[in-house]
Amino acid sequence: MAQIDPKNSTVCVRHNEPQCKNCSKKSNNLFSHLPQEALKHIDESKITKTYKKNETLFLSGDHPNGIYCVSSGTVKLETEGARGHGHILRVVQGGGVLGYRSLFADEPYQGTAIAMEESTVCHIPKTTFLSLIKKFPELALKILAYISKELGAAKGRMIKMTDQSAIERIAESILFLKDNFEYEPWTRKEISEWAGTTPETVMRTLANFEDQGFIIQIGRKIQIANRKALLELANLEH
Amino acid sequence: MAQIDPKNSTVCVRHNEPQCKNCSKKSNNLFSHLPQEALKHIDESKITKTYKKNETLFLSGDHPNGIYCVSSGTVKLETEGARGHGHILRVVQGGGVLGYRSLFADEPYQGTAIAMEESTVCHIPKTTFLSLIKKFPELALKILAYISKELGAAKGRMIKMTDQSAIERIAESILFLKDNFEYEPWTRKEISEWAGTTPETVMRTLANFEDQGFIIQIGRKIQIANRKALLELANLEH
DNA sequence: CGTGTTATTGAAGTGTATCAAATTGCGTGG
DNA sequence: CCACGCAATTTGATACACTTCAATAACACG
Repeated sequence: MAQIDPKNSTVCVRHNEPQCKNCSKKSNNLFSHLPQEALKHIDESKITKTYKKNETLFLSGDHPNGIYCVSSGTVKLETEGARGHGHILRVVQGGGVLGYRSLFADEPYQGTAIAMEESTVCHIPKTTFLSLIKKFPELALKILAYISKELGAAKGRMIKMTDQSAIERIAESILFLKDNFEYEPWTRKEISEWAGTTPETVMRTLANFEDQGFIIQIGRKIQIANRKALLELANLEH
Repeated sequence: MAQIDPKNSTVCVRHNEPQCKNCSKKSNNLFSHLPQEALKHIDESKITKTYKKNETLFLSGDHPNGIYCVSSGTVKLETEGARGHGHILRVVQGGGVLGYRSLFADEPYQGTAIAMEESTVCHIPKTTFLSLIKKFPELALKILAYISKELGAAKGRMIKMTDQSAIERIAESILFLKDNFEYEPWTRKEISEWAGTTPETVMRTLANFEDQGFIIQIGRKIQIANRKALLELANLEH
């Protein structure tokens, strides 16, 4: 049953492809309250692919024709600012969705989606997704809640980008990234792209944190040693 | 017929209060494709108030129990960063809605809504609004499009806050504010709160723009004299 | 095993915030 | 309608946090 398309560098659907009912059990999944028949409907129309590390799901500027649902692995959504600085907008793991904002806004993708590790991702066609929303108003409300929370977070981040110092943003970033993606080996560059600063500043700040006993660096790994101090820094402090 | 409630500094409902069918004709209004009966349903359950200049509709931290729809006037949504710096998150005029994000996310308001001039605003109860969404899936999709565009704009602004210089953000800000709210007498402070900088930097930058012939300042008013130059600055430039 | 990316350290420059003080202008109340 | 008071504007001086550029070292990946 497994088909390999040599022109496309992705591994195609296998006979044991992920089923929506499994993803729907994951916490905070959009589809968790849909009836079985609806999940089966998605199963039938979706396309599942496994992406290798650093492979892209879609590019900034592409036009959406469906949404992506991450079954396993980790996918980051990143974009490039005017001066060539990268920015990580979101990081999505199992059960999370991707690409819905552009779909609803009817705009091209704002960022490029890249698998940070081998990841299996389902693509649900636009027509299937929209008809589900029309059929199940609770789904619409759930998506609205999902997007609304993300909008709140985006506005909060925006304010922090101007109000907080680089040190504060870095403190908050390593806490956030460690808390939500514990086993992800974040590079200094990626931390800077999340915190909105440069790798050099991250470097020096981390060294500074280590001197103060806030963290322990083992090679490239970071261990939180004094969460309270970092939290204080992140929330405010001179 | 006009009633004044001395305890509440707002002018209360008049017999000629605004009707939804009028607002629905305004461009980009959320309710523009709803049937007449639905609009009448909103008319019956909404509460209309006229706010004086600088009066607040709701405070940051308040809990939403409906959405606000601006009938006339201008309302700004602002918030205060950790270090006391104000930020203007949105500006809403006739036909626009306010407070829906917090409602859907089930979170307290993220900002304080303030009338920038005498403004008439309708408040639609949560129950009415949610039942409408469940009844009219197209409304849900329209709101999704609305929020999605706002989310895109918020992310874009976030990136610009870190990537662009203060000069570039100010150039972009005065273009945006002039284009969208031509007759609003923006103060230097408000411009700084939109651009994410300080009033002093706005001052000096505007003086600089005037020296270069990009704008003309007449008292506190700003006239765009060289749109192209400002656009170039805003989009990129060293 | 090589090659390109990431990490690391150093030095230098500067864009902006910050603080202070004077002036103007607007809104409010008398 | 005028006068008052407070907020916004304006200008100057200062400081420093951060970016930028550069060059080497260490690592990861094919």
